[in-house]
Amino acid sequence: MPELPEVETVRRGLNKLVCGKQIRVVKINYERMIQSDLAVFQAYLTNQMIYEVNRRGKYLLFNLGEKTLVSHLRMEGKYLRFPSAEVPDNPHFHVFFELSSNETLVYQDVRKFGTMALVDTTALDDFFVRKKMGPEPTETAFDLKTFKLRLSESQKKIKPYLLDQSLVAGLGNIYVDEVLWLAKIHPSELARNLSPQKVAVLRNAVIAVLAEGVKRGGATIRSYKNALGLDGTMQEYLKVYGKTGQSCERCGTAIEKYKLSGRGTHFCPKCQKLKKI
DNA sequence: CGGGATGTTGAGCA
DNA sequence: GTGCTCAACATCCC
Repeated sequence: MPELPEVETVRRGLNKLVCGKQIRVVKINYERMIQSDLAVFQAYLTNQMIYEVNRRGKYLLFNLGEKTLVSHLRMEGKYLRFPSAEVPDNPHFHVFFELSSNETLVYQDVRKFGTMALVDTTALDDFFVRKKMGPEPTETAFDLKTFKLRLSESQKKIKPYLLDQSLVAGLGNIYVDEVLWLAKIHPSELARNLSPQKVAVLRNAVIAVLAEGVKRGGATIRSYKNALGLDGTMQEYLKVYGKTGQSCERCGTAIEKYKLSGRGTHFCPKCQKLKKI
């Protein structure tokens, strides 16, 4: 569930659930997912108040005051809520937060790719600078001039470049295919080949598609129910992702799928033509 | 059953 | 620096 709209939906769910509550006890079953010092993590979180849950890109940020718990869901991370300290056994439950309300927040991750780290709240900006995290996909933060310049200077293909988070934060494999379809750009198009007009269209598509995803509560694909924030309907509005062989909504041509930089890539061969050089 | 794919990211290599 | 491949891991689908 982890592109920006899904993470934002989870953030909203978490915010309602844990805001103003205290963590009584933290139990960690899979220590490797804690990237910062484990003993500090354990000690600091014990009896710690959660003030609010924020988000940057695909990262969840639990504001604990002086420190912030930074959580990334990667491919399949999920937060679940249980009404008491009694939590069923499950081999994929890795971190347990017992809250002052007696509820338990559980982090579940089948593939164990997710990460958590404790970061000084004042060092958060620096943390994301070091990760080369681009701006949030909003009208104000996502600057067109900078976007144009970066694209014009790159040899990269547009889809892998958009996925690396440095141009703009939050796109993943589903939404990037949707954005490129909306903007009528071939995923393998070289970034520098895009005209200034196309770049402007692309920026608008990024902002619009991710905003629509948030509005629909994210997409639920290959996910279980009952996870926080996972009642999204965006999957019903997808135009190309997972639509191989189905008709393009704009022109009726069959949607095709190929592999680009190791990622399944869906596009309309008629609407999204590669520029001939 | 074996191989490939799955919503991410970053290490390592040419 | 840049651009690509692959590994971390478990499950599902053909």
